Amino acid sequence: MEQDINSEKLILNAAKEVFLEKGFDGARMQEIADRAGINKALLHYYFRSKDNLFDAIFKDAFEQFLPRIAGIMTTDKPFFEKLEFFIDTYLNMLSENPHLPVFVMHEINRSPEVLINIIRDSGFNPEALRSMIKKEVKAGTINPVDPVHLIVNIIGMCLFPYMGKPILQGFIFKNNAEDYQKFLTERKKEIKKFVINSIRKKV
Amino acid sequence: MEQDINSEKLILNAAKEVFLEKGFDGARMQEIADRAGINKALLHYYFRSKDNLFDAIFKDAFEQFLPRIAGIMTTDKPFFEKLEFFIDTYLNMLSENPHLPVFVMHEINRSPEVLINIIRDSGFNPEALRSMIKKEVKAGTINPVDPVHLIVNIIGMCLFPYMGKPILQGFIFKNNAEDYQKFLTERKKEIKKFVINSIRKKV
DNA sequence: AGTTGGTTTAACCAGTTGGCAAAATTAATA
DNA sequence: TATTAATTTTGCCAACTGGTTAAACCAACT
Repeated sequence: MEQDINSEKLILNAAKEVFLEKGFDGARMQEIADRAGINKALLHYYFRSKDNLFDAIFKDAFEQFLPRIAGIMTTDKPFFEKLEFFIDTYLNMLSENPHLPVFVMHEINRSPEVLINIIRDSGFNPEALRSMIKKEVKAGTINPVDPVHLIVNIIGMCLFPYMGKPILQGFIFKNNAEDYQKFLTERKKEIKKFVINSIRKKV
Repeated sequence: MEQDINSEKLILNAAKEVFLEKGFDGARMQEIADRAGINKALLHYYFRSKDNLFDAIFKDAFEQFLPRIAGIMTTDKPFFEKLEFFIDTYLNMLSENPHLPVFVMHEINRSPEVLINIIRDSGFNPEALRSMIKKEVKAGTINPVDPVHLIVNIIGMCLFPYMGKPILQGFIFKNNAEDYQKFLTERKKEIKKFVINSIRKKV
């Protein structure tokens, strides 16, 4: 069986839930303890302070937030396949963690210096993406574009549907949750179509 | 002269600053009072509670956050001009209120029901945008696109550069504030180019 | 059974924070 | 000037919250 659930993991799971929902300032140690089904003092036994616990969650969340590009870059698949894989992967991650973007950006905004230090060595290398796109421009696969702008365009189009869920669902879809969900599933092909239409070189 | 600064306005200005920076949970009534240069009790004299004060700020912020489309729609300018004007206007607003998007989305996320009620009648009509885009598709000006996806694409590309400032400045631009600023100014033409490239009908 | 070490809990504390009541000050009106 | 009303401040409090301490519990080993 070994259903010997370990307390540290219980705490981390509950803490991630609460912090992502409420943010650091809105989160309560008591609520984290309750959701983990343990005593509040145990939080301080495993993690010394609220800040410590938060840092663990934030570091983890931020690494999840950064696009995982290493795996895609190394393959020798054609560029547009890489692009589609990138969009698929990122949207899947967001579907599983819809609160992630707002959480990361709100917290990093609250105290940039401190949090930037926590994530300094997150092993994200934008230079690789940059040079890949430049190569494709040179090869004539795609129109000349600034790589950074292209990346920001794509990320922006992926993030907003999730970050703006209450706004979109409430204003555009008249509180119809199904319509919103359908919209999310359409997103994959829509973003791909939109991007490829924009950058693919016409003959 | 009439520099008879009225206290209510002083409070509202300070409150907007603090709430946008720290969010509801992170904001302190004392700090708002300090920034307004008045006594804390005066906050409760003009606005009964922290919630009341926040609601006033949030309602205002949300209306600012929604794209102002009424003025654009009524003109008889060609579609692409309207589009460019829309992007210019929205990016200008964001330059003046860079904290707005994260603030609105974090707070609306914290308690959707309550805040949705506050902004119920904000006079934003997505249907007008929708039908305008449909008309252009029918007229053959642009490729067939789902209007909602197009709008979400554009808004997403506008928002992310501002919401992700610390991330972009820290990771992409190696903490070079000038490079980030230059990037922001480039955004206008880059978004326009990207969108128009994607949807303009080729002959 | 007794001992030892790690784990969990109950009880409590000190600092903070939103909010209030009453006094004090200023402005307006008679 | 006297009086009334509006605005501002001082001083305070009750509730909440992160954190601590000491006791209780529990498994493993002797």
